[in-house]
Amino acid sequence: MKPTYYITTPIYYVNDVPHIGHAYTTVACDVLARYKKAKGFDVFFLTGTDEHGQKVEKAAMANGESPLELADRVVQRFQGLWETLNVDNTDFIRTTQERHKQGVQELFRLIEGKGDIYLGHYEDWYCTPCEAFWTENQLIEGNCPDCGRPTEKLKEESYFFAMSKYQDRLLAHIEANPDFIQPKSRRNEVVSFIKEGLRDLSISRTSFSWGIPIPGNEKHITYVWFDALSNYITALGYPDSESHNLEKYWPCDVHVIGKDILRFHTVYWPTFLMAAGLPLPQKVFAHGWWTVEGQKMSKSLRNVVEPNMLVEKYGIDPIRYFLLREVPFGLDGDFSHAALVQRINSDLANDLGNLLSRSTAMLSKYFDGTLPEPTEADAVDAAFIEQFTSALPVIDSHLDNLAFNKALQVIWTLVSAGNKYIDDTAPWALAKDESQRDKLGSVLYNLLEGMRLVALLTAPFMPEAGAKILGILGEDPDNLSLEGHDNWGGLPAGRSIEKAKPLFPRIEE
RNA sequence: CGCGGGAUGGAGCAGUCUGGUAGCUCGUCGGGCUCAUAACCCGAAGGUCGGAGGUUCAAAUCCUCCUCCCGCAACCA
Repeated sequence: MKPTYYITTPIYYVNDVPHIGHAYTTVACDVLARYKKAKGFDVFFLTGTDEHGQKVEKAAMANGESPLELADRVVQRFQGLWETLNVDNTDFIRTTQERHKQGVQELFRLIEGKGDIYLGHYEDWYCTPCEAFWTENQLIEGNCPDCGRPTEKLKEESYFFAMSKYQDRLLAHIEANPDFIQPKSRRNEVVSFIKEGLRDLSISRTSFSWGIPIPGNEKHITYVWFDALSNYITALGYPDSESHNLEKYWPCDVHVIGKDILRFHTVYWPTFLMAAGLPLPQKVFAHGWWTVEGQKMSKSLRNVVEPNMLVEKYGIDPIRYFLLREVPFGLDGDFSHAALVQRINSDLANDLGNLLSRSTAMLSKYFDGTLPEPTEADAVDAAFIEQFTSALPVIDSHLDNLAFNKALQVIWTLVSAGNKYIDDTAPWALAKDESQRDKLGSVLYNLLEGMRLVALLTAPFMPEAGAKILGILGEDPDNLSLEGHDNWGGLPAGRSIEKAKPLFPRIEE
């Protein structure tokens, strides 16, 4: 049986339209999902939308529509964007779906049954826009420490989750599993937060109605984070499923999140799971945020980057490539037009695209496009080939660590190696000497074989380009599997390969 | 004592945890090549690693103090 790999994005709040940040998270997950598929894993890649809560209720009311109508409308924008960006998710969960509601209610009942949920009275300061509660000493001059807006003291009946009880177990878990929270700086943040002391968590609201009712006491609505976080298991059919997806895929291999929702994923969610007697996720990885042309992305500055426009202007693959190449995953980065054009021209057009052009052009010119049989490798050939074989495990380990930019850097050392190999072997000189015919053939074979591997390795990042290169090389563009295909020498000699047209045109301005 | 991030050749960054020739991309300059999307390859110039002190045979890296910059409205990955 294939090993499984379960990866998730957060579910996106429908009280917002998709922007570059959503695209970033989702594309990153897609790359990893595609890579793991290529490596032979049975991958479950989940994304979806968070559709409940007071903010959605209010926004819908303001628009004169029902909350569900609003959600139905916005969810299409997310799904449409994922399709545009070639995101190949396994499932798409909406928290308004029946499967989710039932799962959430069951999770509630289970934890309640174990005695870790109790009915009490809530008395604290609440920030409505943030949907967050704060203690007296957390407030800054009476305002929300997160957003600075006024808070109101709420006294209401509420269900509580006995989170405090799990404080030590959670710390012990984090201690025992150094990779649980990534990157390390985030892990430190969480540890110090937990050490300040965990309080029991209010997990129901009576102040609005757009949400999942608490079983047996329907005037209470499930707290949005209890609702939302559960998606990671309800999508697998929790509490039970005919597909047995839960036992098959849970615990998930990685929750990929933005740094803003770190606490929910590394404190709330794990303690919910502990209470429910379910295993914790293997890893939670919080990536950084994008600024735009050096400035924080904001609606008021009107600099929110709209992914659809980018795709229209630059193409899908260049955008996917840029997002993951430009900045180390986990750190903040800047999205600028100049940097994007630079990446496209330098990495994609000059290095990769041009390498394909010159390689295939020489094959046409010197061998009428028929791939020759390689002869015995000399030192230069062997060194060239060796770079590929030694790069594969390095790339694999970088991707396991979600170090997308490092993986791409290593792949690009192979592209550079190709360009240098041409220079070192000077095929145009070999072509003038009939006695070097075999040697010339080997060089071209090695180049194109190298291109095949580069295509397979870049395919998770740039599915269209990967498939296109494979097609040019006469391979099956739909078979992007690395399993059994990542050994040197996969291209059969004698095959006819045409001169390639420019893969990534340079952007001239 | 609010919290966090940062200060490394012209620009953007890595290296700092696990002290020991300061590295990458871009840019600049020079050279090579002509297969290629004026792309590719090689070389060079350019940094006393924010400042001061300390530990050490040795510090960008560890310790102390200081200076400066950025974020900590909202939307939100």
